[in-house]
Parts: sequence; structure tokens; C-alpha cells
Amino acid sequence: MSRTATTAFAGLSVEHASTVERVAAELRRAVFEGELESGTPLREIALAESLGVSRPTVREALTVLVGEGLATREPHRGVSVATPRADSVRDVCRARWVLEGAGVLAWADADHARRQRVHTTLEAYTSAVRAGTASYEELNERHLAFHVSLVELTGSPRLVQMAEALMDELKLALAQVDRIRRNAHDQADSHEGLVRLLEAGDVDGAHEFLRRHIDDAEDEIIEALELT
Amino acid sequence: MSRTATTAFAGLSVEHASTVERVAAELRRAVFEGELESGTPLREIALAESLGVSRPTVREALTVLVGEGLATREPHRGVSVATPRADSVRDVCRARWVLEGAGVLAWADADHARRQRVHTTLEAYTSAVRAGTASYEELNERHLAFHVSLVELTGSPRLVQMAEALMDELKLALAQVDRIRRNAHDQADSHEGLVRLLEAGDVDGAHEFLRRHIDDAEDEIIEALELT
DNA sequence: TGCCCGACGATTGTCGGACAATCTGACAAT
DNA sequence: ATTGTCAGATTGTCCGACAATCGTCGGGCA
Repeated sequence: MSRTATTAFAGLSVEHASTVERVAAELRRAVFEGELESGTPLREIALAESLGVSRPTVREALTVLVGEGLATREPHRGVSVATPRADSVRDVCRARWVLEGAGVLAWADADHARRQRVHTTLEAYTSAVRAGTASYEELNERHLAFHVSLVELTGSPRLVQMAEALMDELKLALAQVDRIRRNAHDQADSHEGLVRLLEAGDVDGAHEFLRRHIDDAEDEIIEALELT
Repeated sequence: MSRTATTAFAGLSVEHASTVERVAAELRRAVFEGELESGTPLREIALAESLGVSRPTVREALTVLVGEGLATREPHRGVSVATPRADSVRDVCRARWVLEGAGVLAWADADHARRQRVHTTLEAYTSAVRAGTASYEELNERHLAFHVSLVELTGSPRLVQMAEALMDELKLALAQVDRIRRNAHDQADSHEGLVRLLEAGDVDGAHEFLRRHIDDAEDEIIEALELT
């Protein structure tokens, strides 16, 4: 989600990410891929030695993670991987509905490029589902990218940024349950129905459709979370 | 907006704020009160000496400020006070409308305590306006607290947190223009009209009313910003 | 004279180490 | 069994240092 400060030029991406950002990216990857379980304490010294960087650098990276909601910091007790609770999933989904709903309602006024992007991200998702070769993290990534593209319809960078933060929290929750329940592909056609409603100009219908879609996703995640 | 980790007990608040948080609070205060102009570079060494703390502590505090959008960090060029542009004000107001609009639409389903809070914050604002003794920062604070209370109607902590971040950005912009144009009090009765519509059950009317209110505020801020 | 280029100072990015404050857990005492 | 105390571990904060990078200034060249 374009957090790294990389510069792309003729297909060659010059890695100009700072050390802090690289460490943060590595921690994110580990969290999303489930290498770090929920609640695992992130010791600064151990991480510094493990990653070959200094403790202050690790500290800054941890601060970034905490700011993103992927980890929590308690005074004098350190940082640990955030534990997604049912409450927070419910709240994330409520916030999602506000943001994505605003995007759907803005469909008519939206830029053509943004509407095209909704199609693009959906296609990237459904094709990956049909191919069946992508990892579960990859599928989650594309699935949530589609939902972000809905928020992009609003044309507001800040709302998009908020949506990305929410998606990161969801990815964290999904990383905890995905190895138990694998239910990524049964929603692919549901998204196509949403886009069809939009194309048909039935914005209110799409709005209501989205509400049910998010509610269903919320229930599934919470249900899967309960039996963890 | 309750960022400090203080514990209240029988009126006695135990100050358990970390040094970083204290420094960040001091910088926030300086920015909001206009002591630091927009674009002013925040040198780590100078701040460390001035505040009597070490450079790493200042660095962490600056990272917090950057995360809140009050300052911007450019690689190897340091942190400087963010310069509110017309674009960002427009974007903040668009995002505000989405968030506060969601709150207004949730009026009917909202908790009684939250509805009461809308009244409370409005009363705190209008009374301060009528008294005429509060500073402009104080008036802005109460004005924006009312708008946050609208978002609180959604009952979503995350949406409230987003709204607070947006308000901080607005406070920054207002700090740049307030000493030029002082137009805090002419909107007080407008808010009362909004609440009256809500009380009457005219949610859609209140929604539209809010849209115009935010649009007006946006125009005023941008207009004031242009002649800076 | 005007422009490009390299050296210089200033500032940040990162590092290593150090010490006090605080939390955790276990052990001893009542 | 509960409580008080102590040792270990970890974080919070500080200090000093060095390399990397940016902005600027002065010198060489067309």
C-alpha cells in the first residue's frame, strides 16, 4: 500500500527505503504471514540482534507499527502484536461501511479513471481466485485492495489512507484465522454483483448490497475468531 | 483530546506522561498557538537543548507529530511544521463531511448518552462564545469538539479517532489564519439550528444542513488561507 | 560575464553503550 | 495462604559518535 519510499523508474525500483522503514516492513510481513502470533511480545534487543540493526532503529520501527494499529505498546511492558478482538473487528467493519459506503455513493460523481480502477482491482482479485495459485495473503491483499478502490471513488486521499489503515487491521485479524478457516474464494462473485449494480446506476442498491456484504464478512471473521 | 496517559482519581490526576509525550504536547501547543509558523523547520538539536531533553527523545516526539499530520518529514531534510494548502483543507473537509454525516445519520440509533454529549459540547461552545472571554484557541477547541461529538454518534472509536486527527489538521490551518481573520463566533447559532433539526427528527435535513455548514467553513478557511 | 562543478558546513540517519525506572516472577516471612 | 522483598529482565531515556546526504558557496571554464 505504497508506504515504502521507493522510486520506480523503467521497471527498476531503486530501494531508497530507510532502515526504519525496512525493519517495519519486515515486521509487517512477519505479522501478516502469521509468523508472529497475536500477543507475541516484540523484544527490542532480540529484534535488533536478529535483524542486524540497532535498538533505536527497532524502537522507531515498533512505534510505526503501533501507530498503524498492528501492535500495542504498554508503558514499561513493551510492544506486542495486537490481538484482534471481536469488538475491534466490529468497529473496523462499521468504519469500513462508512468509508466504502461514501465511495459507493460517490460513484456517479467519480472520475472515470477511478471507476476503471474499481474494475481493475476486482479483475485482479477474481482472476487470482480463479487461477488458484496465489497464496492466501495474496488473495487477502487483492480482496482488500478492491475495497480500498471503492473508497478511492470519493477522491479523498485522507479517506483512502484511513481505509488502508483499517484494511491493515483486518489483514492482521485474517492472519490469525486464515490457517484455521480458509474462506477467501466464496465471496468473489459477490463483488461482481456489487459492481454490476453500480454500472446499472443503482447506487442505493449497491449501498445496501455493500452493507450486507460487510456485515457478512464481519460475522465470518468474528465467528472464526471465536474458536481461536 | 485525551492523548496523554494520565490517570484520574478523586480529582487528582497522576501525571504519568512519558517524556516523549510531554515534548510532543509542548510542540503541539506551540504549533496550535502559532508560535511556530507554517514551514518552520524543527531542528532536533535546537529543540533538544531548548526543551532540556535528548535528541532521540525529540526525534520520537517529532515522529509522533508527523504521524498526526501536524508536521512533515523529508528524508535528510528534517521535520518542519506542515503548511496547510487549499487542497488539504478541501480534502479534510470532504473527509469531515463523510464522518460527521455518518454521525448525523446515526442520530436515531444513537445512545442517549451520546446525544446528550452533542448538547453538552454545543453548550460549552456557545457559552464560551457568549462569554467572550475565551482565547481563540479555546474557541476553536470547543467548536471542533462539537463536531467530534457528532462523529461520536456513530459509536465507533476508530471513526472518532480519525475525526480527531482531521480536527488537529484544521486547528493547524486555523492557527495560521486566526490572527488575520477572527471569525469564530458567527457560526455559533448555525450549530444550534443543526441540533434543532436533529431533535425534530429531520435527519436528512440535518445531513444537508451539515453539508452546507462544512462547505461554508471550508470556503472561509481557504479564503483566509489564500491571503496569507 | 555567466554557468557548471567540487568542497565545505550543517543536519539528519544510524549506531553502540550506558544508567535509572519499572515490571515480572520467585522466594522468604508472617 | 497472603504479603513483603529481592533479583533479573526489559523498557525509557540519555550521551556521544560517525557516515550519509543536502544546501550553499566559491572556483574553474566556456
